Amino acid sequence: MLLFEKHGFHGVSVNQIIEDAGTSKGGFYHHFTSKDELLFVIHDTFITHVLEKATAANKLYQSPTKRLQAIVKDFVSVFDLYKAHLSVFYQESIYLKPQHEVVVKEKRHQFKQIIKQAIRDGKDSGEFRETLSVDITTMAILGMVNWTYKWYQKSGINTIEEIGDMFVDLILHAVLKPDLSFMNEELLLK
Amino acid sequence: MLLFEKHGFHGVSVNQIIEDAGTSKGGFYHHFTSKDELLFVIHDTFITHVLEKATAANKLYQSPTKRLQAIVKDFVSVFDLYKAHLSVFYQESIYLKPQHEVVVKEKRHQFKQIIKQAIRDGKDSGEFRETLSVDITTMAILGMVNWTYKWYQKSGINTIEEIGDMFVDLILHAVLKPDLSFMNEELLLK
DNA sequence: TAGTTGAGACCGACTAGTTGGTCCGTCTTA
DNA sequence: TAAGACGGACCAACTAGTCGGTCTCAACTA
Repeated sequence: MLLFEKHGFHGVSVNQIIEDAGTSKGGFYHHFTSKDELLFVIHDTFITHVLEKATAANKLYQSPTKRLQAIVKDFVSVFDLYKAHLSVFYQESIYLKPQHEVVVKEKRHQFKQIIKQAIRDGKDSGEFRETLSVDITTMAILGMVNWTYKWYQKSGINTIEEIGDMFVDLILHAVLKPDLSFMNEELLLK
Repeated sequence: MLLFEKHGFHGVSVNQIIEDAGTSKGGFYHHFTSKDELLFVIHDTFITHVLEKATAANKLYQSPTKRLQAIVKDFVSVFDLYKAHLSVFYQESIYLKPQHEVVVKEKRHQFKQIIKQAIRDGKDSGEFRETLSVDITTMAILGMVNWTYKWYQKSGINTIEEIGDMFVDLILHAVLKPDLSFMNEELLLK
């Protein structure tokens, strides 16, 4: 699993996988029908977990601001648990077989929709600025958060919790109406 | 070149490359010592171009706000020209050979420093909020902008120019002191 | 001007090595 | 005792890379 993070899915052969896992060719192909299926399993366990978290956060809060904050913080928290899955998820998804791809794509789409809806609701309720494009803002937030997998290290200066708080601070400053930000002071930094 | 974007560097064999390029094995290996060198060339032409643009923008503007705006807009503009390079650059850099990796890493580092410096200067000059972490803010901006390669399509609703403007709008709202944003109205949306 | 030459551009059959995947046998456990 | 978990020798397919050869064309001669 750690091998994938370092060398990528294509950089690790099935022989290396079984050696690292202390099993055999037969054992591997007893559990997976192909290497591609392993790729899918990695994708699916990750996105399923993320989607569940986001759905829960989505139901818990009414306010779009708090919802957005909770979604981002929940998502960022998976970086500690699923570091290796993340690399695979973002780098190797082009190698998914079509039948697997549709499943992953659908769940990924749902996750995106949850964020989109939060932005849309925020605009409708008057909390967020009206000039925001729902689509671009969503992708900007996703990008900012997703990209973390490229540089985040558990042993780094900031904990993932701190990073999450700073992200929320940046995002809320970017989307909230300036004159309304005092209402959400507890979500902003300092 | 378009093949890489769709199938990834490992998903395209040398045979496919030469077929697509209308050349031969001999021809290919006359120009490149290995497939790895091609990978490096793609990386290098891209990052060199980006770095030059950023360095130019950096020198042109004194104000950190305008500098940041120019760097982001310049960077985003390469998405139209270097779409395929981008996918390779972000997805396949783990497969670079060590001697190539150091070269790319160094240039990438320089680019990051330029953004970092702009954030730092912005804080020092009092234009940007003091609670900002220079490192995290830099990575947040980079992430937001870099991620664009995953979803941007030339045929999409928004042009890359429009997307760049929205990014700048989001970023400036996120980093500028709220009471000072009226000074940069021409850089914000609407 | 016509002929010669030679260096670099390019070709493609070939190879050695590696890959994902198979298949039959054995071991474990209920 | 039998069904599923696992082992590992084996294989066909494909991979990046090689190498002796041909082609092209500019520079040089006579």
